[in-house]
Amino acid sequence: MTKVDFAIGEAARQSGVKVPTIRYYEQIGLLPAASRTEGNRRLYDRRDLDRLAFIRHARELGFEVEAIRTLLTLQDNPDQSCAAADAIAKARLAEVERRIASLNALREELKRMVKQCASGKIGDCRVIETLADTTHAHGRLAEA
Amino acid sequence: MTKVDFAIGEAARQSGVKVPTIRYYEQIGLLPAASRTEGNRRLYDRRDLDRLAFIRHARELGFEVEAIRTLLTLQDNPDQSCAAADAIAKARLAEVERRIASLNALREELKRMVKQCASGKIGDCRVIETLADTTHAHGRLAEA
DNA sequence: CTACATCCTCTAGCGACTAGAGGAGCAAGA
DNA sequence: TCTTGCTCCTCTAGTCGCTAGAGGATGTAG
Repeated sequence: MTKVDFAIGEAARQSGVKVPTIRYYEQIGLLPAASRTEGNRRLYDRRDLDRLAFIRHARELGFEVEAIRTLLTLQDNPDQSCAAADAIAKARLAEVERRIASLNALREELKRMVKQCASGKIGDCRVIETLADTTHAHGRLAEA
Repeated sequence: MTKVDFAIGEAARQSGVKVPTIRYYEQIGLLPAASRTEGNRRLYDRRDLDRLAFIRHARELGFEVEAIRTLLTLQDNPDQSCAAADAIAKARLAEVERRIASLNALREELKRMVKQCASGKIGDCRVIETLADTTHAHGRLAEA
């Protein structure tokens, strides 16, 4: 086996994860501590790149770091049941669907606001009026 | 005019904004510094409650604090054009629509993952495999 | 007078990074 | 060999919008 190693910058380029983020992942134990050169620079091999790609993809799908930590542990133990992985993915799916529903409601209200704005004076502005409208139930805050 | 004042706890109950959050809003200048009793307790009147409700509603719609600061300034100057308010609302709408599109894509991928999972061993798990799949372009990370 | 609720200020923590300071290592050209 | 300029190192602090907790003052009901 030819052991091919990369510097952190090259690993970042290949994986699409930024250099400081890679160091951060090492710090929080998502990535094993990289081996080092004599000059104290981190070295990465293909397995590390695979792991980074895994993490990046999972982050893109919105999995939290703790969920990814579990998924990585599962990946490292291929003989276990994948029920746990399935549960994590299902929970994430449910979360995404809740977010979509919530954002669709926001979208409708924003559309109404914007549509009714006559772009005149603030005093008559529907955007401001809608926000000032106190006839709203106390709901939960929408993230992002 | 009977000037009716509330303690912070009552203001929180009426506005649906938590006590520490009200203090936080004062600290960052979103709310004017409340008047105080002799015993140094904050006092709120109806105008403050209106302002709090405005902020809460705007936060529910996902406006950032800086945007709300601008919207509040606009509200305080009813003679200005509401073009700025309109622009802020439109930007937020566009953002929400981008998020929805992005979440819909995530939803599809998660659904595929979950559907293909045979709930057997990790070694054959589609969830893990999908995440490990390196044939992905480098896209942007999805928040939340 | 004694509980107890509510209030005060201040500091630190959350998640997942990101930015910047201040310095060391390293490869290539003059 | 020297120097330029890039990459790398560690460490600390900042981002956003709160939230939690410590430690103490004030207010109110029985």
